[in-house]
Amino acid sequence: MIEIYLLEQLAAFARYGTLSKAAEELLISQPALSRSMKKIEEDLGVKLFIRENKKLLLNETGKLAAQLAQSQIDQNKELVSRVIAFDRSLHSIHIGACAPQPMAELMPILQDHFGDMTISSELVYGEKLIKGLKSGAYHLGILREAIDDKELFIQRYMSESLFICVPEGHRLAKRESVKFADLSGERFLLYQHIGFWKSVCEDYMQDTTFLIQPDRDTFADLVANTDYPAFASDRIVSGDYRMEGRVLIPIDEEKARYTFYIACPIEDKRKYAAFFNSVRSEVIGR
Amino acid sequence: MIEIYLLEQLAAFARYGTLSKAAEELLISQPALSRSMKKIEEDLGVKLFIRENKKLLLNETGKLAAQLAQSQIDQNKELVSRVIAFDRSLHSIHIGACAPQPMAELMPILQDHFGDMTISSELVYGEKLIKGLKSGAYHLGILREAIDDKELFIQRYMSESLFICVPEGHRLAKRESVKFADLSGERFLLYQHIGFWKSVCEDYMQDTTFLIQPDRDTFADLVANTDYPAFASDRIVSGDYRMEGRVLIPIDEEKARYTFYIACPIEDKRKYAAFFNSVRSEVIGR
DNA sequence: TCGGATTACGTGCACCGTAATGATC
DNA sequence: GATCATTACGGTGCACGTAATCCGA
Repeated sequence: MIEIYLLEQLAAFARYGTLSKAAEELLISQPALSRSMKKIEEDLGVKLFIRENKKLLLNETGKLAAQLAQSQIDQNKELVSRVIAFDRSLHSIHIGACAPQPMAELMPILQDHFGDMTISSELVYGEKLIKGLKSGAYHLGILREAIDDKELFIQRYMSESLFICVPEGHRLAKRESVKFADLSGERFLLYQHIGFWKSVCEDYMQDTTFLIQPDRDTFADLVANTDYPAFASDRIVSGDYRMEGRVLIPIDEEKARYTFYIACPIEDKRKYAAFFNSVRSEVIGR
Repeated sequence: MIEIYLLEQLAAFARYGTLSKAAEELLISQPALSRSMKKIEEDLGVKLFIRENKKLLLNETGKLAAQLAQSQIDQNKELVSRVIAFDRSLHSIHIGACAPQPMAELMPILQDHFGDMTISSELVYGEKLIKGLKSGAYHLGILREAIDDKELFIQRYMSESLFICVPEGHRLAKRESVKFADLSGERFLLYQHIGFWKSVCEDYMQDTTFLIQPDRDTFADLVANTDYPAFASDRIVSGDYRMEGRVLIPIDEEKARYTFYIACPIEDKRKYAAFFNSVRSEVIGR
């Protein structure tokens, strides 16, 4: 058995060609490296170098050894990263959410239940979310429909309705409610990371132009300082949300209101039972 | 990077289940192993064990780590053996010979030329020998025919003729020479390791029974102490070979005389040039 | 009381760095 | 003189063993 540090030194010598250069890269002294190379030969019981004219060169066996050493080093590094990744996976919950708002509201409950774990989320919807839940890519999911699937446990969570948010002087500002068709020809500010709502916009408001903003701050700035209309939701409005100089108008469309469901692989149902119960009571309690 | 000795200790603990047992197997003390396990956790920055009731158990991450450790150990061992095997291959000449006698006579010349190398030989003939020469399985070959092959360099070497060796009282003892047919019905002692000669016996003396001897000493003993006929060759007879109470009679058949050739892959021709020249002059010199 | 894990403590060796030497360009 | 490998020598960190302690069956 040859220790890794020796293999690393051999591989470094093979890469850099001279002891001096390799020693410098390895942050050890030249004599130390010289001795290590002797030790490897000793340990293997095989000549690895051609020593001539005070030059040190790898012979054919040495080249093979250096190559195998490098692959051993790579595998050692992979061992470390795999173990760490596995450990992390045991201490994290990754959630696939179809929209940001229900995810944001779930966060405090998750932290209550899994305070010692890392909670991360990803905006994803449709088939990719379902597959990810089944494959384990997501531990939990926030769906926008109660699909019937034997592999998944699903529970009703909350609803969200879409509003428009227009300046007081806007042509629609006095309306009680609007339809998608009313927005034709308008130019709407749209924050990019809104999950499936983006597809709703694209599918049902094809005659509306969207000014897509990838940056959250820029988006907020534009809403505050321009007259472009934008969207909002009842989950934000219902709080103490207020916006100077703008009015909120509900969208009267079936596709502007969604009920969300939380889901997990059926085999994890027990593991998350307490959490699911908390969600039920908290949401009912509103 | 985790040193191999730590991985080995982890794998041993995983195998034996307790520190005490594993330490005993590893020939180190229990406290040393205890510390090493702590160090691995420290180095990886990850919990690998469940410590409860003074028992030490691997957790899921630990089981993964131990498994990966074992595979790393296996690969380290393979590295060592591959390097050693490669080195040996550089310092050895392996010869595929179709018969033992020409091989034996080649040995002194080989040792003259390649004194620092390990010379080994294997009895093999026909297609397997040709393929082995081309694939590098044999560095040199002793063939019984001068095949025409662009990949091989071939040079005439020596000839050998088959004799029978019968007791003075044998029915054939007074003959000048014999034919294969004369041996019909006889029971011949036959040493097993005679290369292609075995196939000659089987192909051209189908009515002769062969008492095949896998052991050299037993064979010699039987020749010396029984009246069974056996074979001999002019290469042995020509020396000061004598056998009490037996006579040697040449076999007058085309298939009882072969000319041997030595061969190597064409790309090695230069490497063995001096040796090939020695063979030519020595054999001519006889 | 025994078997097994951990803690405490002292030790030796293996690896290291500095310095000097040898050797080639 | 510059560069590079090796040898010599002295230091030190680290993994080890012994001994003691703790804990549960």
